[in-house]
Amino acid sequence: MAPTTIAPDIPLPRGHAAKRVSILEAATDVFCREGYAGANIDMIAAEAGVSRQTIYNHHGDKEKLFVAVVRALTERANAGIFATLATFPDHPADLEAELVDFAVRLNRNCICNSDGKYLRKLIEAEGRRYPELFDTWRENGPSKTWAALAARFARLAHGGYLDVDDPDVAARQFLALINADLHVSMVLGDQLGEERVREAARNAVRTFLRAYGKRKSI
Amino acid sequence: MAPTTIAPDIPLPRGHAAKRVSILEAATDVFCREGYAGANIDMIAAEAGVSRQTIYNHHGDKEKLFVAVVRALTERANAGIFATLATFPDHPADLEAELVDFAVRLNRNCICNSDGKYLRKLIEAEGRRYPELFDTWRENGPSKTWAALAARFARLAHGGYLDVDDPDVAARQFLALINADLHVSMVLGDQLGEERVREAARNAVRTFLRAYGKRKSI
DNA sequence: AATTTTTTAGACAGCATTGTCCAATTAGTC
DNA sequence: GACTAATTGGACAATGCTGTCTAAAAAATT
Repeated sequence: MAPTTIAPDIPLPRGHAAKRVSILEAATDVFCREGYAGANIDMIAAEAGVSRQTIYNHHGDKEKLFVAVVRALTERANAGIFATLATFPDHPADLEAELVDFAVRLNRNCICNSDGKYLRKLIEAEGRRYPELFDTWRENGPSKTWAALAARFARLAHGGYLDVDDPDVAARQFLALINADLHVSMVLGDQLGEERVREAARNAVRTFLRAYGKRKSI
Repeated sequence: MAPTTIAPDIPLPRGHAAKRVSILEAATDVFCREGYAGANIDMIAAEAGVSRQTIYNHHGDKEKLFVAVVRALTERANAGIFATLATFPDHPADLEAELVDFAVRLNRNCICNSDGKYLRKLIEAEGRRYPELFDTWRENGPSKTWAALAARFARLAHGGYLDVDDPDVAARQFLALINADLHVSMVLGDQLGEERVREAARNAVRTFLRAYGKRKSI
């Protein structure tokens, strides 16, 4: 539909574009707070500081607006994940410290940030009703993330840093441990401080390395 | 689902009670599928095989009905969790095998069953709008579960079966590992087979014991 | 069998929401 | 400054949902 894929600058009026992102932000907020059925256009218009008609001009439809919200969220979230994955410590000097740093980045930039939380909530709440929407996320969402992370762990193992039998399992368990302490806090919507995220990462990595670390003996 | 909890027979009119649970079941289903705002009474009435007025006779209000649904769900889920916690292997002959069995029970009876999935989804979707509802769950929900599980792990450590420094962390990580493989499948709503649950439990316990198991050397 | 309770179907008012239309106003462009 | 595109507020019909009311039917109780 709209060629918003890669184009850096579209010859659209500036105020127009500003309204567009303002609408999209407000819609994201309201859809996540109230759910698709619970959200109404007037709420979104008010929160965006925009007239209701403008929303219809831009997106035509409540459902189309929702799709646009999810698409923007998915793109940003995926970009964030792969950018963070690129910072994985392939040749660590201090494995534990660098894995902790990586885990903190993963949590703060992908899982605990607003994009991540919003996207997960929308997928969970409305995923069943919009399967095609969910497919898009599934395809370049968790499965690719896991595969990429598994490849990194496999490389670490190959380099003698880790003792990993099944990299896929190790990758999933790494992510699970990372979130062990934060999951409930996030469901409650608590804002978690930097120190709590670090502490969770430390706990996770310590356990992960006790399970998968190279034995220092001999 | 018959109320297989403890009560054998309650001296209420049979048809009346039957309608009541039928309504509650249908309401649970619809609320979880559509969300609170998206659910409507006619849907629930149709799915319960009951007239709309009957629902109002029984529960008076959409909101009251919702509260009743969440309350029933919470009670059943908590009962299931503590019943399962009671089967924790305190004096294991084969620690790994018994922990795997325990993990399978936990997943099948508490986390992956319909009560668990429904309750989590409702809490996530509507928890912010109904804080008091959420408080009830929080109080005898995860925090108590974690504490109880942590106590069991502490006892295992005290008995020389495990090498655990922080039982609370260990308990949370155990639960996280248990669900590492299943979490995404559950979000998608896939029905997971017995074998997949067992495999996930085996992976989790293996890693858990590599991290916290007593070293066999010397 | 008689009586009481419960259920049912339907109609109904009240309300909220979606999406459209339009005239007036504003902002951006030449 | 003139012109064009976008925005605004408001009115509007159409729709769907909640919750109430009714009289009739069904079910349970005695």
